Amino acid sequence: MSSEIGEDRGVPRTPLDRAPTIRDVAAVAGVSRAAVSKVLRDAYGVSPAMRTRVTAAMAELNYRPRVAARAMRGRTFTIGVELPDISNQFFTRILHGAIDALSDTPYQVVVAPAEEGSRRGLKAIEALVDRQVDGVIAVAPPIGARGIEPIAASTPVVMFGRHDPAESHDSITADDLRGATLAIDHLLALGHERIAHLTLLDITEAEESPHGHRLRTYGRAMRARDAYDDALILRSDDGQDVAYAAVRDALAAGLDATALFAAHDELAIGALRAITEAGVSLAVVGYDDVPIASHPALGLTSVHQPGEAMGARAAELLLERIAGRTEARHEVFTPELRVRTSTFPPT
Amino acid sequence: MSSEIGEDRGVPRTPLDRAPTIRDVAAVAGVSRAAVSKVLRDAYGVSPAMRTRVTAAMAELNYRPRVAARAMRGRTFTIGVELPDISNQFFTRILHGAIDALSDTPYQVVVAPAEEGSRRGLKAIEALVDRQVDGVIAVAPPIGARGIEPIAASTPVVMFGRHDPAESHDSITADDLRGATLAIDHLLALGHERIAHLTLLDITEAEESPHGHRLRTYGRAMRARDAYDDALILRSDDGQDVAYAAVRDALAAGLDATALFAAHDELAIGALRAITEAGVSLAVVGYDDVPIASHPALGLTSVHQPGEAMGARAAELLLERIAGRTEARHEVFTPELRVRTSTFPPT
DNA sequence: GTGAAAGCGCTAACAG
DNA sequence: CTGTTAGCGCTTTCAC
Repeated sequence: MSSEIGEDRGVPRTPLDRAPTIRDVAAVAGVSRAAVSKVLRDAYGVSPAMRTRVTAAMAELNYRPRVAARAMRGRTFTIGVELPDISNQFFTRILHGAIDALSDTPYQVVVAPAEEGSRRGLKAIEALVDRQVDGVIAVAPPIGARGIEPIAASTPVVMFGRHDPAESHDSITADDLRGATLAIDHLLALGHERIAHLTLLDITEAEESPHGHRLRTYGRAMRARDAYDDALILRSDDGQDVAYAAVRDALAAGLDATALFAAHDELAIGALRAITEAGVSLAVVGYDDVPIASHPALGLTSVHQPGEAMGARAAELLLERIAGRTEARHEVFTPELRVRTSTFPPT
Repeated sequence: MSSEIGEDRGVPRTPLDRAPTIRDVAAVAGVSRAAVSKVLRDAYGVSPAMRTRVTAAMAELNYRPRVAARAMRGRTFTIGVELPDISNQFFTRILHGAIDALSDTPYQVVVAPAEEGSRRGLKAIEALVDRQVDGVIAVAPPIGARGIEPIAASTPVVMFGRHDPAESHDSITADDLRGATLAIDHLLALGHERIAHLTLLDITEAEESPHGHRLRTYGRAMRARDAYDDALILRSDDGQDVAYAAVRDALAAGLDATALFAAHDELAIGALRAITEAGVSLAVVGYDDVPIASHPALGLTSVHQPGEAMGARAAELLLERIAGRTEARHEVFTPELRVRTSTFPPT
């Protein structure tokens, strides 16, 4: 194989017409490919002098290692984050937390947005794994701990939000039973008796997901007061616009409630739109405390979750796993009620 | 090299302890590796019978091609999207458009969030290129057409939002001069004379960026009326919270204006927070028309940009480039004013 | 310390 | 139509 590199080791003859490889760097620096690889990986056995020459050669050629080639043998230095809904500001907070935690490491974060459909998120997670990410942060995919097992067997995974017990992977959750209790108790304390709940489609009380726990808490609280009524449970897909439509229709159908506990803030904000338009009085409490919730124009009471801290911790757990830890860790954060009343005072 | 595959071609002896490769599929199906590769790539020269057997073998083994290995020779079937601010709902609209446009193709979208710093976005774009994405959608990175050139030379790039003339890559923009004119004329028509402008740090009128064009339009309009005043130009970093702080401080310092043209809706919403808190009367117009802008609680007048359509078109242009097109294309979309007045009527 | 060489899983050119 | 084979750029023994 002939090389474009000049015979005089240490000096390239012509500028390369292709991306430089480790071989070109080696030629320019006048060392072996293995030596370059060692400098690249900060491996044992490189003299300071060699390191300097190699580094200079890399800079001169503007060399960048090809991740695909590294992936064939080792790491990709990539952490994949699967997000169920990038429009939801709570999820972007998690992402920011993870990015911050990884900013001083060689790891790069890439995001795979979940597709629509029942096994939502699975395709995105698989796409990440196919691309050989070194670790995955999976944010509350409907496939639970069981569904992630085959993947976690070969790639470190941190499950975000799912409460399923898990052996194969770590998890980060906030206490959703507690958070939902805070929300409902707040409404009860204000004197509301008929409280509706707006949750997602297909959520069941049995489910070990954030929304499953919130719905279960709601169900228990209502039954405990003999106030449970199927008609008070509203459902919509994710997204402000569909939540709006669901509540608008419920209102038009004569929803008999004085308060609404929305399973997350996007739903709550959509609900507020319908409520404002209909001109009815319905106290709303949301969940997540997204940034806009505290805006004076909305004044949405919400259950705060420390998204950034949770995302950062997820990243840390992943790094530990990549470094070799094998026992599963499960960390639980504590939600807090943030009471606001400016625009839509709960009665 | 000994194989875990049984001697009887067509039947695997033991379950594999590693991820199956094309070789395992070939063994199970009783064909050559090349044949499997052909089925995989939908290449010419496969009999239906063979295709069936190979497909069955893939399903049986739960085979998934390794993208890194494919990347060494061909494509990764990955489109990388660099986003300057994932919390900004306008950017997520672009992303959704691109995802929709690619949903019926074998391409997977991954997002690289831009980091902080002056050459914001460059690192994310480079990370994408290092990972061998087949194409990049770069959303308004501060490095302009010039800065992206070395990258576009080897990877198809669609620049989003930048108005720089470009040979090396395609671009998608909306007419920001027109959009800004719509916003300012609206305010002028309402009788406002002292109009402030809230833009980002470091933006100049000369810049061929969305915010450069908006600032330039503002400057021209004000100068044309002899109403230009440096003190009316407010600046903040991206983000509702910092925009809030900037406007709060300006108000405290006695900002002498009756209206504010914010360079994008996130800034506008942050500004509204400060304005509401301060209890002053300041008409606000935003830009982008993010979903929350039309919420009755906000009623923010804004300049609409068709984000989904623009994102979808960006993806299409990229596919064309990947398919071989070489001439650069530049498409310009038209913004529209959306007037709203519910909560913060512009006087 | 350094260098030679094998091989990761796939594609594509080529020979049967 | 099917099979053989040569790499892609990198990491990682294993000699020197």
